[in-house]
Amino acid sequence: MIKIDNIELYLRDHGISPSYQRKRIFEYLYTHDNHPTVNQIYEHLVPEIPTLSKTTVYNTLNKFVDKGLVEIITIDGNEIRYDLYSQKTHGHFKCNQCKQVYDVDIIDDAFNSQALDGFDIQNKYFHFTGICKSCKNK
Amino acid sequence: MIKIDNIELYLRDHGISPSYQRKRIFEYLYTHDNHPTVNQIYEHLVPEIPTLSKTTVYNTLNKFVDKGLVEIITIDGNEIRYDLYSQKTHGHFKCNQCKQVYDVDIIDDAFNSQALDGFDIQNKYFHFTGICKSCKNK
DNA sequence: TTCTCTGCAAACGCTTTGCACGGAT
DNA sequence: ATCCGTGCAAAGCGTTTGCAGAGAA
Repeated sequence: MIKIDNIELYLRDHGISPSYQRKRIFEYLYTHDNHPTVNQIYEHLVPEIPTLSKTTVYNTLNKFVDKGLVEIITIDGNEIRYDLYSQKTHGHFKCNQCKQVYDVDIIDDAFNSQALDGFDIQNKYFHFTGICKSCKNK
Repeated sequence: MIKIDNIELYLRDHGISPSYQRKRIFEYLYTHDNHPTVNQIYEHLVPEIPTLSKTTVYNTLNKFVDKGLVEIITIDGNEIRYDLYSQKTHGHFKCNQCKQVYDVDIIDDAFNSQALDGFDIQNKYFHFTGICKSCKNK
């Protein structure tokens, strides 16, 4: 997990001019680890930024992805979620009950499958579904 | 990889009445290991079944998924692909160049991450992207 | 001024739904 | 006669595009 002191500077350093909307959207991603959908971000911010449009959320997230700040996660089909980019290989667990998405540490070495000899691997995605600890204990 | 002698019987055994379209769609999945999209199946079959509609391809695949014969793969967002259900844990590699999807053997044990202690895992998905061996050697 | 960002409205593409016809039982 | 599968047409939904106005540089 990256630590960022100043979002404005951080965006600027990555070639993104830090408009109010962009800062707030980035801040949302930085302060939540829920791997949100566009809609979740939009619904969270609209009460405070009534003029916000989903177009802006889409535009902003696409820009973040372009600049490598954010990556797209697709666990189920159809549902696109966003996550701050992390150097560290990790996976995601989605609870079928509460729908929440958790980060999962992955021991990267475990995956040098001989089946992939000769392939250039650029990205690895590990997704799990099931019932999370807190739903199970209810 | 399952071996099926008689598709008609196989479908019937799984509670699916074996119409001509359903047999042909299943046959496509069985004889190709390309993890096709709806469109790929449709385009392949339309020349031989000119009256075929995409609705039927969708309906049929959804039925196959319901009955557990087929599973959905989503590597990239937006793009839904279909794969014959296999008991064996495996992953998928998608080549960013030729767009083909390959099966990857996975050593299942390697993934009992302690980070998932207390979680009930129902499904595991392993996805890789990059450049495949044959594109690399061109 | 010029360039960029926002956000409305419309377009787009994939998937699902409604429905009527035809075939199977 | 009833039930089920097909496939056209339309609806639905998430995402992208076109564009004009506002704001920043």
